[in-house]
Amino acid sequence: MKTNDYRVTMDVLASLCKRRGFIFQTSEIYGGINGFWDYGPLGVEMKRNIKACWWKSMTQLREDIVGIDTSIIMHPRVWEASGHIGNFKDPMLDCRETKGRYRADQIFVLKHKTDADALMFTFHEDAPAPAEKKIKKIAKGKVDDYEQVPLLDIPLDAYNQLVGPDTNEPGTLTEPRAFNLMFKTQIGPVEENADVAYLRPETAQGIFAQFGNVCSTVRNKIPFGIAQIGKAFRNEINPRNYTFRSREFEQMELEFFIKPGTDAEQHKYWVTERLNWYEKIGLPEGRMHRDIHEGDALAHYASACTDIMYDFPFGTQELEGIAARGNFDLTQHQETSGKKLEYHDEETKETYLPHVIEPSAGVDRVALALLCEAYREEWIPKGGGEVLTAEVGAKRAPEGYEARIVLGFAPCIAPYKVAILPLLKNKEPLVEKARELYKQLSKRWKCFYDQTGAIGRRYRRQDEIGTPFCVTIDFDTIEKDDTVTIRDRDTMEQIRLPIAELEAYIANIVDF
RNA sequence: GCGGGCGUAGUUCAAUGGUAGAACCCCAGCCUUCCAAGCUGGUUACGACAGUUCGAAUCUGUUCGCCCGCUCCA
Repeated sequence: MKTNDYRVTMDVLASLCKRRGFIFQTSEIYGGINGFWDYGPLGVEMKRNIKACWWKSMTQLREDIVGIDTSIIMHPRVWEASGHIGNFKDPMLDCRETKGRYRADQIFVLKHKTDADALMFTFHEDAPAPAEKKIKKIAKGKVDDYEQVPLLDIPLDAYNQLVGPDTNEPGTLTEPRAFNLMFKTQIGPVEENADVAYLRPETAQGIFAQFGNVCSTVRNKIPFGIAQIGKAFRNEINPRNYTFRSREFEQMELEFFIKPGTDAEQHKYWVTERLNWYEKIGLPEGRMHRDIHEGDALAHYASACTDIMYDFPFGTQELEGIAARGNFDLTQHQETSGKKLEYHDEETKETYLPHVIEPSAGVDRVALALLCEAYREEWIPKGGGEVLTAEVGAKRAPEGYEARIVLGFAPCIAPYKVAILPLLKNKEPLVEKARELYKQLSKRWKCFYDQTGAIGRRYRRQDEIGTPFCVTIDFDTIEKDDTVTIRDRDTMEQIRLPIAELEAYIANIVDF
């Protein structure tokens, strides 16, 4: 597959997505909320197609993977075991002047022993020297008159006396705020007595927590995988780039359990496997990259992690992370829950905690990448000839050309597979035949019926929503031979085909 | 989260402290025998919430969102 030469800008793409019903801002009539998005009638079809292609490639086309669908709210101790609570509950504070951000529990304060109104000097953990210097320079005082206290012991109304670790002026520090990026809620209707619970920040833990049950019900032999698609929630500090970083998003995660020691080869296998999948749904090799994590970028328990990146118009960004996580997660859950999660290998008579390869993809990011890759504008010469790629940002086509917007989706991704068009709407037999064909094809695919306006306009409309085929019913269909024309979205060329052969022809191209 | 810029139909642009206009798009009708034709008619907007005012899209405040730069990114 070749790359699309046209590079869309995000505002143009967002505008098309709104105009045609792919993506809306959530609760737009109330002004929207940053980081939350709704999929419109076309967007939802497209997104379902992405998920269907993934699900089919994982659970249907191979016998070593099964699916699962776990709940969004899980036992709070799951997040203790996974490390999501421990690492991210610490309050942080910012310095308004230097823009620095500090963990509140790592900041200490030199406070005057007797004068409650005196300036107080903060410093970062084991480095009090700068603060001691400031006592001499700014407060003209003696270090011995000051005592060291944790920042968290300082009352909020005294914060205007605090001099930040990297400033010389008081009053620049914000109050500490919890930066737990998990959405918190409670179980049970009475808030005071409620148990705290969290919306899952990833779907993976549902798989690990049910590992034992899945093993004992489906008799899988290692290596085997468990796949899940579902919503996850992260209270991102700064959602940006349209839907790319959202607070509510959907993941497609596979945990592929393997024999310890086979990590490297399995990881390599899955990176290749996943890149092939992206190529198949319309993301060309030329725009895809691997970002191989090494050293500090690698989590301590991981032996390998490769991000699959796509060249978005706003930069090269991650679509999927493929991590070799060892047996970290199963170990954590086994220790935290006290329940054995070991696997018994009949062949070798060994019992062990399997290692895992985790390909974890963001559905919304894949959808956004597909939209970016699919969008193009063309200039079509009116008298025939070579179609040009339009100039980005050009308001109109040059003299003698007509502009066309196309979403060049892979057929398996396109929201509608076929548009059925009677050549004219005021000729009853044409309409009747078209309705009949629409009904027939709709049993198998999402189809579009349109009789409004000139035929050329209707073709362009379908181009703009990425429908791969337009089937037109004309007078030959009803008067001569029961054939129809099929117009190709990309080449705009037409062939004639008997209606009897239509379904097989389309199926061959649009089915994943 | 910080700093700067910006919010009028789907889009591109208007206008006045007192009835928000146009073009394209969209919808309907007529017409039309294959790539955005034509004619007629129509729907749709002042981001949200307050305040000032007889009256606010316009002035003020708050908030939400978008863009750019920083910051953050398990």
